[in-house]
Order: sequence, then C-alpha cells, then structure tokens
Amino acid sequence: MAIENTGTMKRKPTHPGEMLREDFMPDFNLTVSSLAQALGVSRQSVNELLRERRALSPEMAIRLARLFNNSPEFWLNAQRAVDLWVASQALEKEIRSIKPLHAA
Amino acid sequence: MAIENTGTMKRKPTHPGEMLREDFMPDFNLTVSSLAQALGVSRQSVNELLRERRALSPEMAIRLARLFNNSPEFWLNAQRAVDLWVASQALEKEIRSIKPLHAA
DNA sequence: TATATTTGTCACGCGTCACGTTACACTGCG
DNA sequence: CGCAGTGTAACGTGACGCGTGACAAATATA
Repeated sequence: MAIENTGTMKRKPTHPGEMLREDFMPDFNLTVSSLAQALGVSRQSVNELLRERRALSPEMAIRLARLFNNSPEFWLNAQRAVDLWVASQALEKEIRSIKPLHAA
Repeated sequence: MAIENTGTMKRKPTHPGEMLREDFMPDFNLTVSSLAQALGVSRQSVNELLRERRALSPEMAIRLARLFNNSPEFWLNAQRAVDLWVASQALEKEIRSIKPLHAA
C-alpha cells in the first residue's frame, strides 16, 4: 500500500537531489561531471539538482531511470512529495475557504 | 498494484482536464465559472485546464482534492502520466545513448 | 616547482508555462 | 430590447529548467 500523505506531513520530504548526492553517486562512484556526461545534460543541471536549487523534471527522471535501472516514477514520486509539501504550505490558509462538495 | 508504465505506453494517457470535463463536472453539476469560484481561481485557469492547454499544477491538485474529497496524488498521477508520455516522446532517440550502470 | 587538466559553482540569457486581468462574442430571460 | 451569465482569446508577469561561458580551487602531469 502506497503512503498517500496528503500534505499533512510535518517535515519537508526528501529532495531527489539528496538521494542522488547521498546514495546514488557514492554507490556508483560518480562525480558531478561524470554523472552529467552519463545523463547527456550539462554539469549545471546536475549541480543545481544536487544542491536542491531546482526540481527534478520529467525528462530528467527518464534519464536517471535509464541510467540507474529504475523507474521515472521512483524519481518523480520524491519530487512530487516536495512539490506538494511546498504548495500545501503556501495554501495553508486559503485552502480552508474551499468547501468540500458532495455528489449531486 | 499500481500500473508503472514506464513511458512505453502507446496512446497518450488521459489528461486530468478530460477527467474533470467528462466525469466530475457533470456529476457535481458544475460550470466553468462555478468550478473556478469553488476552487478560488480564475475562470481561465479552469478553462485552459479543461481544454488541456495547460498542466495541472500541484497547487491546483490540492484545491481539486479538497473540493472533491480525494487526494492531490489522484490528480497528479494523471498529470504525471501525461508529462512522462510527452517527455518520453521527445527523448525517444536520445535516450538510447544513455547506457545503464551497474553498482560498483 | 611549474604547467595543464579537472573539479564545483556562479552569472547571464533564452524559451516555456501557470496565472490573473481585461476584453470579446454568444447565449438565455425579464 | 437590455442584462446577466456563459466560454474563450489576447496580453503581461513572474517563476523555472536548461545550456553556455567564466572563474577559483583542487588535482594531475611533466
């Protein structure tokens, strides 16, 4: 059963850049440059991703999944958790004014 | 078990706007205007979403989930499938040059 | 030690995109 | 006839992913 944590999470979820930096790059003996080259993107794209300055795009998810033999969904799940957390923080107040509907 | 279809899908997956237009709006007797008002966004945001001219943002997913009593993930799953499909089309050629790694 | 290569990071500009505002026809309904 | 509500097109804005070029520091090579 997947954990469907609907914005009620207390702490900011793990950014995909952290997973890359802490787990994948050490395990595969990769530097920023070698990873960028292996993915076919610029070093800056990888660099800013690792520093968590940008989000993981669907395109990047496909590249990573291909390189590390896992699914794009694996990477996008992590990114989505962050996006949802950030968005829920921003909407925290306004969301209360949206009143749930019941089917007609 | 969730269907993890990693970009090998033949047809373009269902856009969240179509789900809104075909299922939710009829079931809840909503117009573009009334839906926009209920969500607290402009009519154009809803309109362009329905016409599948823009993607469903995390913020919009939270609003929809609140209104219809389901999860943001429900909406973002649909959007992600579309994003992944589009991205995989664009990378179809280039992706082959990325060679999968094996753990060191 | 001196030179050359590689490393991580910054600054800049480009294209794309979600969003709000405004404005335009087209309907019904009194 | 007006008048309110419908769906949609055009415009500007801010945010963001990306590549290019440049830089200092670290590492390798002679």
